[in-house]
Amino acid sequence: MLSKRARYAIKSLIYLYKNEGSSPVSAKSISVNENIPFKFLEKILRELRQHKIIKSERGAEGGYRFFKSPQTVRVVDIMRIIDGPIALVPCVSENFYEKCEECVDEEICILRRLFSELRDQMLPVLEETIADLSQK
Amino acid sequence: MLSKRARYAIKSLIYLYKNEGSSPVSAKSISVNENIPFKFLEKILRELRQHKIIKSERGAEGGYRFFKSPQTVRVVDIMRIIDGPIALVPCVSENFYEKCEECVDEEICILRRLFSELRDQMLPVLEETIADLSQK
DNA sequence: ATAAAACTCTACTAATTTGGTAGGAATTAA
DNA sequence: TTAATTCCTACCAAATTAGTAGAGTTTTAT
Repeated sequence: MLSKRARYAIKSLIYLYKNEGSSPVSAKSISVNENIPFKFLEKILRELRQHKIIKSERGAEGGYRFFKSPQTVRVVDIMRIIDGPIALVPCVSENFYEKCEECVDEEICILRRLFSELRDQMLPVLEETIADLSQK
Repeated sequence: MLSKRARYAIKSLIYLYKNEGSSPVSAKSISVNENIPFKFLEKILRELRQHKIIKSERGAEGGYRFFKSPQTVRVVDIMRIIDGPIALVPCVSENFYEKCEECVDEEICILRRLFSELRDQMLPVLEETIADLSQK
């Protein structure tokens, strides 16, 4: 399952996409309209900012905007930032690879083929961008 | 990510498939050969037995056998038993459906389409059986 | 009979992750 | 200067995960 943090992050970005205009979008308005606990949201937005997905403007009338274009930010990017690997076993993860500790022989580990096939099926779906997602 | 319990469960079943013969396979031998903590494994095997995936024979020379044929036990079945839903959001789960609490309007929840598409891509891969998986 | 090898069951525990909350400092527009 | 806003650190509670402990039950071989 996705964590709530990841769900909140994706929803926030969709909201941002739909509401970004001449002025940036405040955390408060995201919180209220998307029903996300304010303080929790702040932390999520910070993480997205630190990963250069969004940028912030401080002070009154401040808020958030996209840093990268929403046409290039993919759902998979957000999931990796917030929840970590997409793959279900670490030894087939592209971005978070780790040897499976208890695997006797990784070369012939029988789970690798299945779960790398699974990852290959998942990725294209998750490569949808925030912009595309918001419009459908 | 898969939980260790689920990884252990799948590996145990593959081991069982490869070693089941005239005599059943003991938890001890699975534990030693697959490098799984013995007492932890016992609990996992119990769950698989309670869900009629395997059956047990008690006493000396006892152990485990398949209850259902390994040609019919799918990876997805084990994952659901041990880890729960396959879908990444509860509102698109077939077997563990739940309304997403914070969703303002489920009908138009923008995440549903994406994650139900994802689930549809994942399922066929995970429908591979223990028998098939063991042979490739 | 009895000892050994196995499964069965309940209960507990430790570590990690998740989902937050609290409070204040810094910044900016009006 | 004040109100609105982000920024940052620290903390906390609940849930989940990954085990461990130990006593009990069943069966086989001797």
